[in-house]
Amino acid sequence: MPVNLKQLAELLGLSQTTVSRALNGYPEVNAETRARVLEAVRETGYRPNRAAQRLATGKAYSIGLVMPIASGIDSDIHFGEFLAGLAEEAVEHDFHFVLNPSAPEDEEATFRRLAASGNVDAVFIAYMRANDPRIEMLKALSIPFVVHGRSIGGPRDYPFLDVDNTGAFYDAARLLIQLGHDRIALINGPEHLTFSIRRKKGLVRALAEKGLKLDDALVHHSAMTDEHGYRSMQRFLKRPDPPTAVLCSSTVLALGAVRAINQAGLAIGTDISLIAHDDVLPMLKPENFSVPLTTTRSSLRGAGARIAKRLIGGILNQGDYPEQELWRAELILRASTGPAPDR
Amino acid sequence: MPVNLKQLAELLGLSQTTVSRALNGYPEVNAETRARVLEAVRETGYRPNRAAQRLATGKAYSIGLVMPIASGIDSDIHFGEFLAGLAEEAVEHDFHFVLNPSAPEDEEATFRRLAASGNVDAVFIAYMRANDPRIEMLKALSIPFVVHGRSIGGPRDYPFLDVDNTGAFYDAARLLIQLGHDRIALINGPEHLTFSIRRKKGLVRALAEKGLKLDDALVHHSAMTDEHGYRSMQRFLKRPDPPTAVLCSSTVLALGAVRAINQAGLAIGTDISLIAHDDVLPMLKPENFSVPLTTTRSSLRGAGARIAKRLIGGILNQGDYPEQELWRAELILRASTGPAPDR
DNA sequence: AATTCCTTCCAAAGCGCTTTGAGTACCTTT
DNA sequence: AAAGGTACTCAAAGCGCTTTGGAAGGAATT
Repeated sequence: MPVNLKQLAELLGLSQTTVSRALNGYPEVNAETRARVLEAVRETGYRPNRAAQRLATGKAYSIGLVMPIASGIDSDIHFGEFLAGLAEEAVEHDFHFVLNPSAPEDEEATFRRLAASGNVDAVFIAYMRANDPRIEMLKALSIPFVVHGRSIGGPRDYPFLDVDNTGAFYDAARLLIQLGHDRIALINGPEHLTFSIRRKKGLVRALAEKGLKLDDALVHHSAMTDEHGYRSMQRFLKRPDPPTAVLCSSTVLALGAVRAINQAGLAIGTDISLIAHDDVLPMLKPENFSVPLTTTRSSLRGAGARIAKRLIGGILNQGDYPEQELWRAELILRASTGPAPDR
Repeated sequence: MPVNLKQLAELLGLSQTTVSRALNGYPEVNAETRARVLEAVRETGYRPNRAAQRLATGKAYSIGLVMPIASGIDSDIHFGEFLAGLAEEAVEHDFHFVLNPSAPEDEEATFRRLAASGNVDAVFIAYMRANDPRIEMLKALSIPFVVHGRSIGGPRDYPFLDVDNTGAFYDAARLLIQLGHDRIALINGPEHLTFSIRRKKGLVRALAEKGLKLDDALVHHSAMTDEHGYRSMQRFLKRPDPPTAVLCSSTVLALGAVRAINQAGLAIGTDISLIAHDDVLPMLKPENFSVPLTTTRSSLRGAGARIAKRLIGGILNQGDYPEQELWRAELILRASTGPAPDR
């Protein structure tokens, strides 16, 4: 039987007010009193009743999640991993989720309902597209939110956490170019998603710096499955002028690509170089590939946890977080990259 | 500005009690009065405040989800699909989720914390193993739950929803046997999960009925990815006595298997027959395969929605649901099955 | 000594719902 | 006509927290 505030206050010989204030960090409480309160909390295992807090404060202590159910996105491995990060952090702070599966065409209605219901204090969105309308929607509904990724075009002043995808693939491409590669292929994610757009841009930029141009035939867009990686790579290798290096937008894609390369009898790291973006999926570690993969690394789960932190911090008005974060991916050298082969 | 109960009662010239009772289906309310109340609700758009209900009733109106984060399970496509079903139903009833990512070794502690927190009224679990200890744990904690799947061994009286996996694969195998196949391979899910165990059992039983024995070399267990399907099939086809038919535990596995078959220059439905279990993943429809797949079908999303319904019904004491449900999978004939080839 | 101002604490009023314990009016039964 | 049901409705007491509007006591200022 858990103790409540009243009992705790009685135990301490204080009023509920004082105890509540001590716990919530109000200044008008003697430091010593506060220490006593905290001590009592530890002893009794007191935990404030969330339902009562919700009622008293009007806060929901919940965050809304609009799960996209569109092909190429839904039920995606990467989504699950991100979700785990979000949840890890949320559980820590005793926050709930409201999961809203929604087809793209219902998104606006879903947001509207969510905002009106008062069931959530903030919302999280991802899988940004160019000129993504959701940012404006959420602003109009004036419900706090954080996006994972960034739009391209549209408003610029909104809270996001993104990986510097352009930079990551620029760095990766630059490395390949330095190694003498000039025909670099790209196995990318879905074409309409901004992270794909930016990764391609990074590659283009690195090539341009050396006066090279990206051959559009060497770029494939698809959902990030092993199967698509395999097919893309196969098609690249069948060309009369196959690439000597390839960038993959995910280790999942790389898995397929590697298979196609092996099957073609080519050696990774010598005949052909490969760099993949590593989301740090526990199931698929680049160091465990038969030839360990050079990667640009940025933890998806970490991003999930961070976004939860920001969302929760915002709701509780505690902690001070930047409104926009651009995480730099690390470029980690392993054995899958090497000098371009002679022609 | 949403109306609350007090305002609604005033509007109607009734007391809050009466309105509340009218809404919650208590018998001691005049039918006409109740109709008036419902009409007013419709007009004003009144929605009871969940926080207040939580406080007053002591219910959390939330369900706990312990997300397994073990390899071969976590971030799995099938999990996302199931989750979408759960969420669809939950959102309808304004229920929240508490997502708890947890490694298997922490599961007990996670359950305990969840039960003690009072943050959830019920819990959902899945990915049942043989003699799964979680059933006993949840019973001991006396927190309501529904499991997706069934254990093997251990207590038998617990609430579950499962697909008749034995029956499904028995039916599938029987069809193949009737078509003259006697060497049937199985590309199965992870070995320790009960659905895999039961599917194998279904195959064994069908074979046994005709005096046939399952060749253990023709059974592979793995995480249900396209890649694993491909490799398994490849290995089967390399054998001196390859199977003439194969059962796949998921259309995802089938995707890889089909690829291996095509690559070997074999024709599906004539040289080799294939039946897959279809979880009705929106991304992967068996009718869209180059040769449409014969399948045993049972919607994962549907199961998710059903379990949410039962969980919620149990919490609200409304609706009457069986405590144990065994869904029969449909066997749907398409072009991937045909008579066994002559030797 | 009287006044003002902090600091520290408190009593009590909500937040919006459910539920208990009556109360009223109208029928039946004796 | 009194007693007992029945059908309907209500006032008020919580649920456990936050927060408002003081109040008590001591220190600092006049």
